[in-house]
Amino acid sequence: MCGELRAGDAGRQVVLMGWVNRRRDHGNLIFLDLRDRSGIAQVVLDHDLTPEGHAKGEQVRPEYVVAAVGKVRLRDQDAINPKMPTGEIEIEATEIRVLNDTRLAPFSPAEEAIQNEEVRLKYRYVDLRREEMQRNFRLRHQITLAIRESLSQQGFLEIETPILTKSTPEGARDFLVPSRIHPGEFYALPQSPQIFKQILMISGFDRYFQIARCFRDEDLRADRQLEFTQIDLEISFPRRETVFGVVEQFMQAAFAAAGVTLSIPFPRITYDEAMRRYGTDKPDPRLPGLTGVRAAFTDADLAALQIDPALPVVALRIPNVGELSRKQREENHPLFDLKKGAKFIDDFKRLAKGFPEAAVKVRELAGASDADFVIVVAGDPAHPIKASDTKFEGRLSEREINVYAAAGNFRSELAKKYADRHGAFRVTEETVAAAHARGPQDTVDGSRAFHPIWLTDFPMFEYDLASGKWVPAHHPFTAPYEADMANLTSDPASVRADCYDLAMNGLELGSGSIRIHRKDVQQQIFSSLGISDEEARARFGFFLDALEYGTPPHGGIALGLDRIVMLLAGAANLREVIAFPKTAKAIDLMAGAPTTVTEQQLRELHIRVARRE
RNA sequence: GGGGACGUAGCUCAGUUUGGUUAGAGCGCUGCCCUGUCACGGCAGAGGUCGCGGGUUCGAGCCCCGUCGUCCCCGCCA
Repeated sequence: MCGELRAGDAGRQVVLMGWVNRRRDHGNLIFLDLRDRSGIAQVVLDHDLTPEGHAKGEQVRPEYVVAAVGKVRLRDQDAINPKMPTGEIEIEATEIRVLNDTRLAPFSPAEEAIQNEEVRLKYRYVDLRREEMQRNFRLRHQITLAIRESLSQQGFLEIETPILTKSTPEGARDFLVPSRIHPGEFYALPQSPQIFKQILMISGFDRYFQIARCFRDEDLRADRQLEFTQIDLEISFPRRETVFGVVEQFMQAAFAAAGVTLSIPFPRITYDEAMRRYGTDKPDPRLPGLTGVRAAFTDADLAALQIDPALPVVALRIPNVGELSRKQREENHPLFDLKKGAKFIDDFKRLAKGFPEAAVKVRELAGASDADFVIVVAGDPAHPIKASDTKFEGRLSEREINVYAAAGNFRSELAKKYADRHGAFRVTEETVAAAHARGPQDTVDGSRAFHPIWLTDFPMFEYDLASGKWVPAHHPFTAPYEADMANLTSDPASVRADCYDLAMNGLELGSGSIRIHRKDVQQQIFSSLGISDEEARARFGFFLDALEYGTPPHGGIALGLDRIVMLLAGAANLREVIAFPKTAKAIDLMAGAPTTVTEQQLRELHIRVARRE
């Protein structure tokens, strides 16, 4: 292979096959950089040594596929290229064969990624030739392999579940597949293997896992694709600790495969605490959290500032942003989500004029230096949100959560925008770069760059104002805390779920729970959700049946493989670690999917399209 | 469904503020020259539906309306 040749190979007769990365024509001497999966080697075509080879070399263009026959030789001392792994040698070619020519590609894979992602995706096969993409997929392979091996060693069995199946109880829209054999009936693509893995527990496979493709027909985001891959697992007779331990093990192995040392166990935080400190259930501790600054203001201050005194008053701080002009601050305003019933104060000069003591105290409480940018976020009495005011001992109310969420959102948007100034994300970038440079044999410490956090104690229900009902915050097989069971009907908001999320650097990596394994409990949950027996039977009938046949206590989790790879690749979106991804509008620009189909196909499927532009 | 950014040569971008002759640059591409380059170098050249449609105007890359595409976010989604 091109990239593997070293000084020790000098004298070897070789045949190299690959793509022409670059060509440097010096007249009677031509250099071809030949590229394959392993890297790049320099091939020399000397007119004196091989006139025919040289003549062919003149015809060759970048991205031609060629075979070079020749001898590996050491370069002269002054011709050594220290920037290339193969820089000490070159191939003295005696023969060259053009295996294939090429149309001129719209961009060169020898260079950095072009800005135009539309073109990259359309010519994905060219884009994937780039070194960065080759590295991302090698990394993905290594991570997947490490996870499989870790789980296998921990006693898990990989079992496949159906792709053509019945709608599963996750909240997302299903992809439907019409049945030819059964007119008017449809399969659904799995949103996750949730029900099947629980049935596998009932079936006695006490430790199951699957690197499973999942499908959800929802709008896409930088970290969301229509189809994505989960590391899905389930355990019989578990405690929550069992699940945490298993995940920590394979996460450590996965990161090690990427050359990063991850220390375990991972820290934990409750949902309420995460909202208080970060304003989100996917905390990013690389930057300072939120600080409660209610104490900095007198009641009169709050009244004058038109701030709701009953709601949290918090400061968010982005280090080292420096002073922002009024125009710069105004450009940030659209980043603030006004729909959360909160407002913000980002003009500290003005605040200091009207409320000098408060301004000083806020910065002091937030631990801000002069260069740090501080914003106060608080409840806006002029624009209260519609929310349930139900509040339970020690728990956050919905209005409170919304103020924290507004602050947390603003914090993460500003953190993204001013990444160059605060430098907190650079730690991760540098760690990723170092890991890639050193390879998995020699790992780098990821403790400052990667921050895994377990989140626990989520509320079991959310109040849905539209329907006036309590709806499950998770899928309806999530077990409530036993201690909270008594409140199930009287105080649904106070019930906590025995479920957990794993977050890292502001991304949700996965979530899981201990499941309900008893039919009576399941029925209670359904009834508290206002799901009738009939409805439950229609939606999950076969599963409820299965529950009656000796279901062991069980629980598990599913983690997003794509997101893990994305973090370890240092990529900004999932498309960088998925070979053939879809655009934000759910289109495959290379394949051209989706498309219309022939009338014949529709007829066979008993489908008539109602309207088509 | 909503908000925002972007759309000019194959690619990266300037030109849009203040409408005015033939729309520019770098890279890439084509041809010629070059024996130690490695982002090779030199000379010459080709390459444009200014995303698309409509409007205003004597005149539109530039102003207005609509529309399409890509990206980010909200809604939606574990």
